[in-house]
Amino acid sequence: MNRLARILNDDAAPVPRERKGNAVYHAVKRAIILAALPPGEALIEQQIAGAFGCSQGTVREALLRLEHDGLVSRRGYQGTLVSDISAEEAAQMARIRIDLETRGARLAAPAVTAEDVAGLEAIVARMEGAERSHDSYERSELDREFHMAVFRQAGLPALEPILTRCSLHMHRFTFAGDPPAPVSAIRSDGQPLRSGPDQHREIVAAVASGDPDRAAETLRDHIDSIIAAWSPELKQAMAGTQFAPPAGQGASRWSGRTPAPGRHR
Amino acid sequence: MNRLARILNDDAAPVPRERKGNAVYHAVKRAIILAALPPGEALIEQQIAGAFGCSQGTVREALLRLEHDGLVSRRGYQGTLVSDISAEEAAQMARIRIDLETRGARLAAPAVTAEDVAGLEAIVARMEGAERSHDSYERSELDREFHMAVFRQAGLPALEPILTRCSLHMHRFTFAGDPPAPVSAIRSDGQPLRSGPDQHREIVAAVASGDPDRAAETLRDHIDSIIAAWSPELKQAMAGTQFAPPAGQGASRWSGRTPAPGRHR
DNA sequence: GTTGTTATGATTATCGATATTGATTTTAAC
DNA sequence: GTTAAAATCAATATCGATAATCATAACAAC
Repeated sequence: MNRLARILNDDAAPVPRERKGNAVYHAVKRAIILAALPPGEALIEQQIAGAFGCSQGTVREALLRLEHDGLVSRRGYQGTLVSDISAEEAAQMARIRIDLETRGARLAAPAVTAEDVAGLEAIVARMEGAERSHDSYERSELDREFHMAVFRQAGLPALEPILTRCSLHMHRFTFAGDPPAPVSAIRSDGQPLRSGPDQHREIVAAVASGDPDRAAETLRDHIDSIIAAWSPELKQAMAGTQFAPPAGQGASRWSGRTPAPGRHR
Repeated sequence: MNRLARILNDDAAPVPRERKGNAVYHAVKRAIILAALPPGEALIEQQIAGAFGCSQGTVREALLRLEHDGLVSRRGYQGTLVSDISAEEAAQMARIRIDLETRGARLAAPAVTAEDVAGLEAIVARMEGAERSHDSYERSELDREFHMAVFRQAGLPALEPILTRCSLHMHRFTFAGDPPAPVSAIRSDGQPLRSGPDQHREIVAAVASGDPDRAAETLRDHIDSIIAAWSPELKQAMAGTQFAPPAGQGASRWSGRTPAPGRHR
């Protein structure tokens, strides 16, 4: 059994995936997110096909999807490599993510239905399970699923792939390791870090309240706290990378609320 | 024999030997960008394969790349559809584009070499040709190639796919039609709209100057003016969508203008 | 008339084999 | 010994055929 087969045949993967291409996709994605496959590792279609008992074309489709996600880069006739990402790049992605999610939350809050809330709560319930089984990959998948479910209510489907991508790459920093040490698990406002499911319940409540400001603030706090607690490196890279001010066309083009200092009341 | 044969082969074939998947990809992409294939149009793998004389798998790869670009959406076993995008979504993408490009230009300006500048000028030269032949697709491809070449100098490769995607979707609004009416071809500062190649020469000069501020401003003006001149609809959608101010501690870094009162609450 | 079930037609998903490509190694000439 | 051509090798790209899947239509039962 070759090296790829060993890494990819991680039997911690619990869910039987319906299509074979899906199984390959998730196995490789898991290995990359959890850093079992380090950046620069070569992924050979035929080897993976052998490991999964499927054909090269099926592996190919999975690798194309991973390229789509930005997790691998393909170089014609020369192979596929696990891509790397710098803390600086991840910080820019986190920045775009925060902007899109807070913006999306403002649109979503007044629009969510009881049904949507139930859907979000169902995802949170599944998070509990992933938390108990210490499955970091499943946790990261559910985290993205949750945030995308919120953003979907904003009604901007064309932006969803961008948000997915930004979240995914941020997660390579925040979900690759073990939970943070308790000491660092403190929010910027001094409150203790809540568990993942608890934080997401807070978000559900904020969105369900219908208040755009509260929804946006809660999401921003959540993402900020995750970065602070899980990846000091990423937090460091984000210092001084907030959005640039708009061009000199007048303050009337601003849409956000007043950026009052001391937003944690 | 290798080298000589290769040169003779290239000379004999005016169109460089292209991979079939590439031909399919660009043909479909062109049709979508130029709105010859309207949103919602179904793309059937076998039909396309027949039209191009290639196999279904090859078409599949091209469609996967188009999905990657966000131009089509694939729904398992049910076909591939040309995707739609609203002006609101395009406005958000344009916003991200402006942010990334101005940020990239600041990083690129001090780093560009004479070689890089020559590369940019070569692209501008090709733009002249596309301009003369009124090939909107080629113009849009070269525009993206130019902007990506500038951004590449920023050294943030992981963000390039996001920028590509945002530019592409913005171009569905700005490059789908004919050139703007003269009356609307006025920049916000009152100067007349320069031709595409001329505007890009201005960008080359600004980047080559090494001044981050000048490079960023020139790029922002360029993108703003393109939107204003080519798509009033997109310009309209962008009103009130500038970046939200940073959270908490960031207020002091802003230009000092008082933000407008929040529209919420 | 409604409902649940079963054909069926269209389309993607997968396969195994072959062709093409680009890098590396070998070989031969000078 | 250096160099250019040729052979080799590892890997993707492409193909044609078959299997799996989904939506819809036809149909039967009540």
